[in-house]
Amino acid sequence: MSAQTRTEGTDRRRELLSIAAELFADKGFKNTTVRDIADAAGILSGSLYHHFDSKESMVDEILSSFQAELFAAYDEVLRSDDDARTKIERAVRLSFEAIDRRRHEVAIFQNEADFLGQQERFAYLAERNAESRAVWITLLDDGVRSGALRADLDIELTYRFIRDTVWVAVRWYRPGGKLSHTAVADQYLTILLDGIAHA
Amino acid sequence: MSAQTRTEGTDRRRELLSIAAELFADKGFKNTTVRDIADAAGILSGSLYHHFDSKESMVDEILSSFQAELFAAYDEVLRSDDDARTKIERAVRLSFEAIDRRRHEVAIFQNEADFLGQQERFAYLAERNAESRAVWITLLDDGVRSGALRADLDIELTYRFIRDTVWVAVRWYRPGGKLSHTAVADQYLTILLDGIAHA
DNA sequence: GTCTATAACGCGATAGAC
DNA sequence: GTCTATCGCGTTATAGAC
Repeated sequence: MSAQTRTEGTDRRRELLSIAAELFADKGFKNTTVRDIADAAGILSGSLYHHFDSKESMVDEILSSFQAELFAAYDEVLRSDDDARTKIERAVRLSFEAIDRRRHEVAIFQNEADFLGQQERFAYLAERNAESRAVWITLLDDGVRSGALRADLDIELTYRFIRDTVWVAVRWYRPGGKLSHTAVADQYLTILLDGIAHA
Repeated sequence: MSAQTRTEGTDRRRELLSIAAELFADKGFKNTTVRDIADAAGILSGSLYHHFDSKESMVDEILSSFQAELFAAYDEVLRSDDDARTKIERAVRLSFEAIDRRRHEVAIFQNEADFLGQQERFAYLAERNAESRAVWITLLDDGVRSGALRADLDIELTYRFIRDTVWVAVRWYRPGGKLSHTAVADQYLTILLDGIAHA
């Protein structure tokens, strides 16, 4: 019975975090009140503090667990023995998959990371950012060296282009809509790799 | 003297709006207090209300004047008799020029339009958005019809790709940095038109 | 685990003196 | 055009009953 209680407590926690994540993503962190979260959960604001220290610790838990998951996926691509172009394709697809499956978390990270990152508590956001940049620069360098990518690319600018392009899609992509995340990834990779001009 | 007073009043207004715009862009509208703005201007918060009705009317004035300027530029491109590809290139360059010259305004629009647009007062933001989409869809349709662009493009998705790609650069572009806005536009157009893959 | 009640504080905005 | 002083409200968070 104590095991069940522990499990239900964890489930409730996750449920509350999921509700909070949706609100943070839609209205912004600062713009979402603890009363908003409590209302959406069908409880009163004071009751939230039985589960969490503060509103800040809620967004902290949301972001850090998402980041851990995302970077495990990056690591798997990096460690694989695919060729350079395939790795790039996989890394792009991985992003759209994250947008599909964790869109609230992606949106919160996109919208709030810069501001939250100024606080010491959220310093890991900037660290993960640097880590992600390192992954992409490696992939792009390998791509140019192997001849898969054009030699005249500005690698830093190309990295920013890809990073911005894939993640900003979280603003309009909706799971269950007309386009699957794999279809969007296909189109984006086509444009990214071969351009929109007539060959 | 009354003319000079009027002019100075206008200048002071513009100066205060410029200070507010920087703060809104950096910290977000909701996250910026009237005391922040007053502090940065070297006055007390109450004094701001001699110039403006409310914090909301400040961001309103910032966004509406920027939008008017931007869409005048779009109109000029549309009305020109350049060919389809040139018009697309000009529209892209125009965006990077706006990021260079009005980055705070662009950032505020990117970050806050969705949220502010829900209020009736800011309904024009959604209207301008629809207008901008119409411009781009026209340009892309013309591009495909004239053979300048690939025929297999998903026009709607391509529009979103371009829109997101050009505007999101406001997150990292800094005027006076290593890259001029024209150099960034050159690189982005190269990738957009011809892709990153080795030909 | 949730509710009642409230403390402590920061916020946008106002009124009137200078 | 700015300052002093303050109001009224919404917000995060706490303490203790149930």
